[in-house]
Amino acid sequence: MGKSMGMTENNQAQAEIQTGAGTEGFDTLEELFQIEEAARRTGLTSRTLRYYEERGLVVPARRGDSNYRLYSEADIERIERIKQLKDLLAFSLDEIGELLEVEEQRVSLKQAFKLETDDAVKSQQLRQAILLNHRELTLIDDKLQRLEKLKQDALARIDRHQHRLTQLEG
Amino acid sequence: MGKSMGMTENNQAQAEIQTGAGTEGFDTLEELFQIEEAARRTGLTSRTLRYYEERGLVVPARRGDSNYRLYSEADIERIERIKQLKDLLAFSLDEIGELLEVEEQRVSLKQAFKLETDDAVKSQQLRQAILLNHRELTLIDDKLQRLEKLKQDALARIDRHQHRLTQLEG
DNA sequence: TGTAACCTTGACGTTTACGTAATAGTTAAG
DNA sequence: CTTAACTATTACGTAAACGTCAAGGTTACA
Repeated sequence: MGKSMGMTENNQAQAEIQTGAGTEGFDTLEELFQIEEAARRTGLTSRTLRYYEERGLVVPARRGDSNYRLYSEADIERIERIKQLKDLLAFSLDEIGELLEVEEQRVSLKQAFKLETDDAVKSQQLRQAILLNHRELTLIDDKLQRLEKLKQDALARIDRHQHRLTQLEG
Repeated sequence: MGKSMGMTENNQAQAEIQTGAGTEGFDTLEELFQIEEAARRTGLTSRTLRYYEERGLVVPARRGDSNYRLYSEADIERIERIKQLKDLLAFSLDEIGELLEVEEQRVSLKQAFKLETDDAVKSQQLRQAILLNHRELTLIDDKLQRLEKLKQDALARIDRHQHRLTQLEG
């Protein structure tokens, strides 16, 4: 039946070696996944992934020689993030795009941070990153509070009924 | 300019007198609102309200002699509930319909409860109502927990940055 | 070498949740 | 009685978020 499962063949995966690798070894030789595999891992469909790319939400790390889309682990994580934000926060893809843009800024900030030597600049970058995170947090917190109120309402109703019940049964 | 504001004219509002009124007077002579007024009160559009009726989500209390839709306070509350569930929980109108159906059951249970004289039956009804509320609560709680996790993630990131910042600045 | 199972880019279809007329009846005010 | 401002139903339009072919290239395996 054609290609066997778990095959990560033509992914020679020589991701451009990042100048200045992390502490735990080289981050080269990253695993890459074709679209169906990426879809499987995220619980979405390939169509959806192509649509997200079309919308500019998730552009796969690179294309193979055959022009196949190749998604990195980071891409997968990003897709899962989109799912979360969509399911949990009732955001439109546009809104999610804005939020992810914020995260993207955070990531590039992180990169710039590594290369930066001037402590004053580094501090400023960190401050910026913290600001972005706070903005995200505010959005989440807002939803949380309103949800909490809904919960309290439901709890109150349960309490009232429970009370009547004990009155009835003694 | 035609009709002046605040007019609640042709609403003779003789709501079918409920056999067995509440404790604080007659609940007859309920206020009723035309569609634009209902829309204004809920922050939606008349089109949306008609659409909700079409979907079977909110059927106005009754129609006037002119066939105008007349919404009751209860209708307004229901509409606001729909808004909440839609905005906060990212539910589709279908899902909201199910949830509201649950609430409806609760309400009719409440009615039946008033008319019921057999204590055993009343107890059973209360138990049923509590069950319904719990089901609703579970849905909300589920969302809450996932949202909490999102929040913790954001908080963790902030902490990490904050830590680096203090390290840098001493 | 064939064929199954992937992948590509269109492109049209569909559902949801309304917006936006068009046409016509109703009501309050002057 | 006219007119302005509501209302009704019907119906076509739309943006978002995909589903679903169609026509063709690619890859792994027998």
